[in-house]
Amino acid sequence: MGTQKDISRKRAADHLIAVFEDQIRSGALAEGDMLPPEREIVQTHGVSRTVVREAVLALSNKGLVQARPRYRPVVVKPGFDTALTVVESVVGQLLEQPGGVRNLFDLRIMMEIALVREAALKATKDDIQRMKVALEANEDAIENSQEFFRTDTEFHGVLFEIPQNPVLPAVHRAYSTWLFPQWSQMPRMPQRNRRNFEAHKRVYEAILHRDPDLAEIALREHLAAAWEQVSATFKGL
Amino acid sequence: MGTQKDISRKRAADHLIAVFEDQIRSGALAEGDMLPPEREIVQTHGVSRTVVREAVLALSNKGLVQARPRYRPVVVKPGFDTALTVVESVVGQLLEQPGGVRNLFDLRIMMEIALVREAALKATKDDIQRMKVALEANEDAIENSQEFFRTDTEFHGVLFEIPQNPVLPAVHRAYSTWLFPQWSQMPRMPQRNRRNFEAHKRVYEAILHRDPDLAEIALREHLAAAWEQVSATFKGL
DNA sequence: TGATCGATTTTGGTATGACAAAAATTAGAC
DNA sequence: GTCTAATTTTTGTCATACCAAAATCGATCA
Repeated sequence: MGTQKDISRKRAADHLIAVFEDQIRSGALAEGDMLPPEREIVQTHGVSRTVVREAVLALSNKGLVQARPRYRPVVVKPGFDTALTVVESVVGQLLEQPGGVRNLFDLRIMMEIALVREAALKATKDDIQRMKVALEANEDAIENSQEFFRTDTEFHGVLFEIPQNPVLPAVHRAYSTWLFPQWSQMPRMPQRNRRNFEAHKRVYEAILHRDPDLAEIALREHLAAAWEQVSATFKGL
Repeated sequence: MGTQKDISRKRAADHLIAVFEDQIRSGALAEGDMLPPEREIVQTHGVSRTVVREAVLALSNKGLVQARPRYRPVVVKPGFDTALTVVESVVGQLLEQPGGVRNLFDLRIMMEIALVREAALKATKDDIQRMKVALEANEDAIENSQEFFRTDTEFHGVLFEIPQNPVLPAVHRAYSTWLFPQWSQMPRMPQRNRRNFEAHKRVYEAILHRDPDLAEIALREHLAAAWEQVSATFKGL
């Protein structure tokens, strides 16, 4: 756990990192501002350019600044999205090891069940309207697998927006990004699309009837079938 | 140097990072192995030490190697825990902005509700036994607030272990770490401990009776009360 | 023989200077 | 005022050097 009790006498870059983190946190460096040029930081903080570059790189890797190759680093206010993009490489490794996809998919099932239950209890008229729109778009795209995939993702995305918690849409975007390679390579026949659409419709109607248990059952069946489709395409996940 | 290294217009360090990522993924660099000395990497890859250090630092920030200040970087097999520790700094910022704690706490409520429902449906005898043990330890610690906090966390931790998904315990550990500052600063009176223990007991018994709805209600009340305790201590979260 | 302690070598952390290439800025032409 | 070319900044990279801490080795001693 705690590997950082040693703050004072260690790396100089860590101090610089802390300084910039504070400046960002306090707003001295606002979102969109550019970091000072490296040589200026060298002057103002009395360290070498090596240290400055290490600090800036670390900030970049932490997602606190956005540093395109030849450009000045720009301060970004960390949102829940950045938190999830930072772990991208690690997740990539996890997905490639046996059971990795399954574990993340199971977690998604669990979360989404919670979401539909909550939706069945607390969805507003506006929420239901948004679901309806997404559902109709999904139906219209049954013949176009590419478009169906998009509207499918969007329909599920509405569920993540209902609790009004900004973490959830970020989680959904992260999931969509991470699992996209698996899904996009799957063959998508119209009849399969139709089955998925019907499942979406059942979930929607269960929410409409304010029946959490039914919504859970419908979603569980839907995602179980979806998993079948995935694992039938990719053996040995 | 004649080896055709596709001179990317990008940064040279990125190439090195990719090389090491591949070596870790393929197992050429196994868990626990140390990276070669920087000067050796300079020789074998024909780049400057600056680039090597940048690459190693990036790998460290990604959580693929563990680099203590003066020691050789050690390869670590990325687990779900590392994925969550990587985002530590970002989460720290998020927790300090208004509503940040509330958003994460709400998410925790949602997840844990899903967990107790699932536990009520599918907990094994062994799971229930582990809950019982944790619960008894919790009861024994009512007079000792420090110990009560530990056993409290542990009881909830059991819930995260029941679905047998390695992501969940990692999530729980991350939550415990992130929210620890808030909780540890709270005054913890024995009577309050007792109330929390009683809540734990109700959750346990609902699971014992295989009643997901009751378990949900019990947990919801428990966490709502817990939030009251937190927000009463810290205004304006 | 084996363990302990000290000297030597290795290695990471930092500083400095230099240079090419790309970006940012300015000057100039229209 | 706008577009373009020349100039200046700035980043990316390299090379070298030095210090301090860690790792290694070796001699001493029980």
